[in-house]
Amino acid sequence: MINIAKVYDVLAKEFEKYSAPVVDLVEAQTKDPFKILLATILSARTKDTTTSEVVNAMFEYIHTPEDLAKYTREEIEEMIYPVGFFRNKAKSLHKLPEVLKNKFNDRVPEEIDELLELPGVGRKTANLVRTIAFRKPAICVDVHVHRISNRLGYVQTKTPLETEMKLREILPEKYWLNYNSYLVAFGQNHCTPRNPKCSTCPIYDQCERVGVETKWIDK
DNA sequence: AAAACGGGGGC
DNA sequence: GCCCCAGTTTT
Repeated sequence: MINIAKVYDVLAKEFEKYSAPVVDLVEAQTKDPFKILLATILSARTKDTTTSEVVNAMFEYIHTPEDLAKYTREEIEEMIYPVGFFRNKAKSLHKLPEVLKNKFNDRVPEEIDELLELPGVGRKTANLVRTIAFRKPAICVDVHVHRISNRLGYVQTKTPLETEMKLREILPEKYWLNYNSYLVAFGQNHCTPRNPKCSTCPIYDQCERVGVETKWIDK
C-alpha cells in the first residue's frame, strides 16, 4: 500500500533541488491574477524559459484586460510567437477581455467552473490559476502528474480528469497546494516519460511499479 | 476518441 | 536529427 504522506515528505525535502517552473515564473513577476492568467495560458506545453521571455515583454505594455483588448489577433500572434501553438493561444487571448468583461466584470474568477468558461483555459490551467493566483487548494493534472500517479500505483486511470477525481479522493487536502509542483519536478528530474532514473529515485521504495512496462501510460 | 495546433531548447 | 514541453480546441 502506498504511503502518500511519506512520498510527499520525501519529495518536499528533495524539492529545493528542483524548481517549480510556472509558479516561480509568475510569482517572481506578479501577484496580479490577470497577469497570472495570461502567463498560465501561454505556458501550456511550452518551456518555462520561453514563456518567461514572452510574458516579460507583454507585461511592458499589458497590465489589464483593457490593455489586451487594444490589440488585434494578428498583433497578439506576433507578440507571443515564440511560444508553441501561438495561433490558438492568440485566438484565446484576443477573446479573453470580452469574456472577462461580459461574464466576470473584468475580474479573474476563482472557481474552477468559472475559470473553465475562459478561452484557452482547460482543467489543468483552471486549477493552476486557482492555486497560484488565489492560493486555493487544487489538483492540476498534467502529463507528469497523470503518468507518475499511475506509475507509482496511486491510481489506474485513462484520462487526466479521472486522475484528478481519484487524487481528490485519496490525497488529503492539505497536500494539494504543493503536490503538483513536487510531482512535476519529480517527473522532470527522475520519473521521466522514457527511461525513468529508477536507480537514483528518492521514493524508490514507495513505488509499486519499478521496472514495469509503462507504455500504456506514456503513449 | 482522435486530430490539430508548434516554436524552442536539450542532447 | 530526435524528443519533449505543468494542454486546449476542434472534428
